[in-house]
Amino acid sequence: MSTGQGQNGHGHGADRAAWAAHAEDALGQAGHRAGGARRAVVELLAAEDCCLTAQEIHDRLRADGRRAGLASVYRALEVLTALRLVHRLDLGGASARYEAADPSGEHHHHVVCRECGRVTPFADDELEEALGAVAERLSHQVDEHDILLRGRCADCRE
Amino acid sequence: MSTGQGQNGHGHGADRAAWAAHAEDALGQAGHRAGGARRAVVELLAAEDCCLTAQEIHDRLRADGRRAGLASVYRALEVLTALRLVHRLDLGGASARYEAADPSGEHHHHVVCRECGRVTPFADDELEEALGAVAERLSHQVDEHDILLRGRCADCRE
DNA sequence: GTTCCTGCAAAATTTTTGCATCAGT
DNA sequence: ACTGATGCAAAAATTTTGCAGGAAC
Repeated sequence: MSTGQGQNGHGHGADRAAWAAHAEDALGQAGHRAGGARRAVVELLAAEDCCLTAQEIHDRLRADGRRAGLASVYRALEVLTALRLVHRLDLGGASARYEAADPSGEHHHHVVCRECGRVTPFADDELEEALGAVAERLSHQVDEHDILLRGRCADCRE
Repeated sequence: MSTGQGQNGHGHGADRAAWAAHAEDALGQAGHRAGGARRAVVELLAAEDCCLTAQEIHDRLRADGRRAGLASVYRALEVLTALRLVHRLDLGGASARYEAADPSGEHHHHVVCRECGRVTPFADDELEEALGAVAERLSHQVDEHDILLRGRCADCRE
């Protein structure tokens, strides 16, 4: 088959723990201090399979007992995104979504159900190849891409 | 070559005029009346090559002497998007962008310069093929897709 | 001890909605 | 005439910023 992750975007637990460590490390290298709110965001994103909104992150942290101000969540995401440790996506909803960005470059894309709004990750090597070829022929120095598919999911099609 | 539109997304003038007529028609069929603001939005989008924000549409209409309230622009875009006459995209900026959607399904995608923010359209048939293949193997009934590339444009790379 | 981080509240933006009025059919 | 479309202003929702206090180094 053509994908390294199958149809869902689950990373192995080990990868995610590694990502968290890598992120903490990169933050340190970039001259940032280790505060509680940012660490909480990193740990939450490490534990999460797919993208979350800032509000969702905030809510889950509260639910987990760690509380972090929503502004701090936004600030943490801003720094993490700038360092390319986190990927920010706009799936057309009201809020932006964020997910851990694997330093190896391995990544997935998303299908959004037009009816229920559910977001499902997928990966496909041939698609990546085609994207690479396109990037070649453009005059831009392309270093990132987002693919977003829309349609009705199996459940909503019944 | 692999694209029907080359590297830029210019439609021929005739296509665009046809789109405007088609849109007016579809609006009528959907039971909408022909008001001034909505017609102005349709005509502006028909004349435009690539995506615009609601605010940009509003500003250009003012500049052209046709004035339409910003709320009416949003409402027009909402209706047009629901009828699939206009495509709404989130390129990561603060505002959503809108562009005419060709009923033939012919469409283009976008590269955004990380530095200057300029949006450039492109099209690629092999990419479309790969996307079609992905859509096949997913359990979703995919009916739309957006591709967004990011990187530095030739000008910003100098 | 200095400087960054955090949280709260206020502000800035973008988009939506209420309502009175105008225009299209 | 009836009903949808429009414009303005107000509201809602999301994200950013100012500032005082606390934490990290």
